[in-house]
Amino acid sequence: MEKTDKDVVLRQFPHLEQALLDELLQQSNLKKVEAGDEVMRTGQYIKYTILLLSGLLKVYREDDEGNEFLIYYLEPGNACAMSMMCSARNEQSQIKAKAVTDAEVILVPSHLSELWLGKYKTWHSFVIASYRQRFEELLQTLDSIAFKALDERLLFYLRRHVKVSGNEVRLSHQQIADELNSSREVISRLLKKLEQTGALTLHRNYLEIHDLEREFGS
Amino acid sequence: MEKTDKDVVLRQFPHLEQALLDELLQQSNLKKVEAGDEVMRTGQYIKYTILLLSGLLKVYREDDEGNEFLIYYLEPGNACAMSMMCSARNEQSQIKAKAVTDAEVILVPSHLSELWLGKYKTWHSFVIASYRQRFEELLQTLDSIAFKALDERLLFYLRRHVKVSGNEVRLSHQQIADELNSSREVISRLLKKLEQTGALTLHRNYLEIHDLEREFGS
DNA sequence: AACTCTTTGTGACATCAGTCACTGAGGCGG
DNA sequence: CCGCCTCAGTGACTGATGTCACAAAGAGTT
Repeated sequence: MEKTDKDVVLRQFPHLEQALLDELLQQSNLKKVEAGDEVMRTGQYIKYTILLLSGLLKVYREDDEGNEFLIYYLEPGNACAMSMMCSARNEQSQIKAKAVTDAEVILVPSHLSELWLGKYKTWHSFVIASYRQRFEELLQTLDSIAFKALDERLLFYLRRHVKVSGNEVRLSHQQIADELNSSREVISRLLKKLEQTGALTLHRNYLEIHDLEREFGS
Repeated sequence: MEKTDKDVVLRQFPHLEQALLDELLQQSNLKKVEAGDEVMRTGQYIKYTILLLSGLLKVYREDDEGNEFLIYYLEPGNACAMSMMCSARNEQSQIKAKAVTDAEVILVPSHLSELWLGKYKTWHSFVIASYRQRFEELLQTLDSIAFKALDERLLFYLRRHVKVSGNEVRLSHQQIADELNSSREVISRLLKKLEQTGALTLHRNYLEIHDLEREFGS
């Protein structure tokens, strides 16, 4: 890696100890990906742990028929817990990660990641913390699917999207439908309802979010 | 703990190093619970990591209205990943664990569990492995809810149940419905359909499973 | 302007799942 | 045997969601 990248790494992962950062900089690959690129594909063998330096990634689950839905977002400073787990077991990825914006990732070869668990206390804490955080998000996602009707799931989805990318939601209805594993028409209707309550304004190719926190009565 | 318990512990957790087992035996509580007891309640503050010595536990997610559904089973030798995570952050439990059969658990106080992560390599590996395993099961559960209709979810549920407790599924339709967050009538109808295909036989208060692996065409 | 592509809106309809109301079957205690 | 309880079966209905068909609107291209 080059010198300028070094600063970026240091800024995003301040909790990692110096010796580890040095090794990270020497032994790992920095990779730039463009918006829309797939960082990880379903069925691929994962040989790296993925650390996100900049940009935004979406992590999906995908089934046999190509249906998908969003599990969570990864922001800079996050590690992809799934890649850690798959790479550790040398297993096929059961998920898919896609760059929402242009992004930079660090690919840490699995054997190093495993080695570091014993070698660097801060790495090991980081891995545990990542697992915990992702576990919780996964549980929340599970909740929303298991207990909530589609209208609430849509709210949950939009809130999460707003949290990572602001009040302009630059998605078509079709994209939203895909990520909720629903259909466009249904999403269109629900969005229209939300517009009527004043929660957002519909535009072509994007939504303008005003307020998603209110309770939207029947 | 007493001497006889010691053997049980050693047998269930052969991967843990001796020094750790010694400390485990000295500092932790062995607790016996009866079938039906709640080992962990939603909203409770978790101060222990739970290790299962014998018996079978069910781990549920529960929402505000008391709806619940099954996330996974814990078998002897397993740790409850949720309890690890909650106790680590001193957070309220977002889940519920119930004993299916009489069971014995070891309660490891959180501060010890955290301490051991640094102190014992085998503990730390064990914790990581537990997270990974649970993560995968959680993903499978998520899949079944997100992509599958109720009939397939029922199959998924029954298969899992058979795996941990054999071909006699001693559950009422109501109980199954609860764990799938559905309703009794619907489950009854689906079970009847499965009976007609020869997959199982219905009895009062239990099901006799013959073969759940076939594809059951429309 | 005419064309074309994508996105969004909308009504009609089908299906799955949940709910309600009721029946009947099995088991248990008096 | 009778009453009572839980569990299971069933038909009718409802509502949410998905599907189909088609219309309309926006935006870029020629």
